[in-house]
Amino acid sequence: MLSIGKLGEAAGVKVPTIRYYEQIGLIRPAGRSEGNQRLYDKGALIRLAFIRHARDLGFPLEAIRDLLALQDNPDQSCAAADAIARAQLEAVRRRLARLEALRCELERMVAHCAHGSVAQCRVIEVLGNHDLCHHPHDGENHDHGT
Amino acid sequence: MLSIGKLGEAAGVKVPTIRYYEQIGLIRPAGRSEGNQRLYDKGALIRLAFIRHARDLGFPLEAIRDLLALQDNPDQSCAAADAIARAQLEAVRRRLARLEALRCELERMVAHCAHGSVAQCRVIEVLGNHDLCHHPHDGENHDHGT
DNA sequence: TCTAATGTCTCTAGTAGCTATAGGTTCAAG
DNA sequence: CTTGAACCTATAGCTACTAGAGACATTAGA
Repeated sequence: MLSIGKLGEAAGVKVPTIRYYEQIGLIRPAGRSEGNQRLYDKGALIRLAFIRHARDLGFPLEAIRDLLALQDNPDQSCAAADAIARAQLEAVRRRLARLEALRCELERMVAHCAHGSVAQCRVIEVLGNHDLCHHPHDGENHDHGT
Repeated sequence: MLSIGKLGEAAGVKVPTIRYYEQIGLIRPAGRSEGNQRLYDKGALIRLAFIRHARDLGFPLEAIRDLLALQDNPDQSCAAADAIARAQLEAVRRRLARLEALRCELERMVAHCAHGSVAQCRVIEVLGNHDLCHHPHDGENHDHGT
């Protein structure tokens, strides 16, 4: 049995984060000590490592919740898990495309800076005048999250 | 003079967002109507478009606040604006590198899915066992924001 | 001119995914 | 037995908005 601190260390997750995951129903301790402290078993460690890895890959917690539910009854088809992973892949691809455009725009902006006064600053100028952009970086499709 | 709705339409920013920007001190209406409704002038439109464009490029609001302050007194050197843009470019590059790694990993994961039962699911398996990853996708350096 | 629809006002609370703080309790080492 | 670290609960904060309630203002049409 592991204390929450040991569990966190083993899985690479901070203690308050584990308590947060418990609050939103992703993990539960196997039990409590006499003094009311959480105790975890090996299963909890595996589960937490799973969550951690999925988070590292950018899956939102809601998707992870679904993946954990799938993992809990392994006889189903894995089509659902596949769909979740594909959706995540698509989200990552969209974000990549967008960031790529941003990188180009920022590079142009920085490259053209003549290091004079703000009045002639290319950075300020480009920000103030969208027409100076080569790439569209639409403005819709704001992406959030990892 | 523009109402908040017209301003938002012109700049491509939603009305509650404009009020939010006012709340955090990024823009102020030129005045109010008799009935206490916000009225904006052309300067506000330019300023809001500037904010909008910078947001599209992923600048955090704090950075935008600094850029606006620079814009407000144009005789200074533009070194500060340059530094802000460079920092943003660096942040974008870091996020790109990370997302690139995630994309690889997700693609491998999805490609190897044999569409059987959850018990044999590659997606679930990889998520549960970090050692199956080729790329490190470290786990530190979580990126947030656009 | 009246009315109905739309726009705007303020205020509060909610979103994701944690992180931080306060004030108290329990555990493990020496 | 004492000290210090780890733990407990509960609450508030972070970014950048978004959504809702309930009331007031404005505007277009009849």
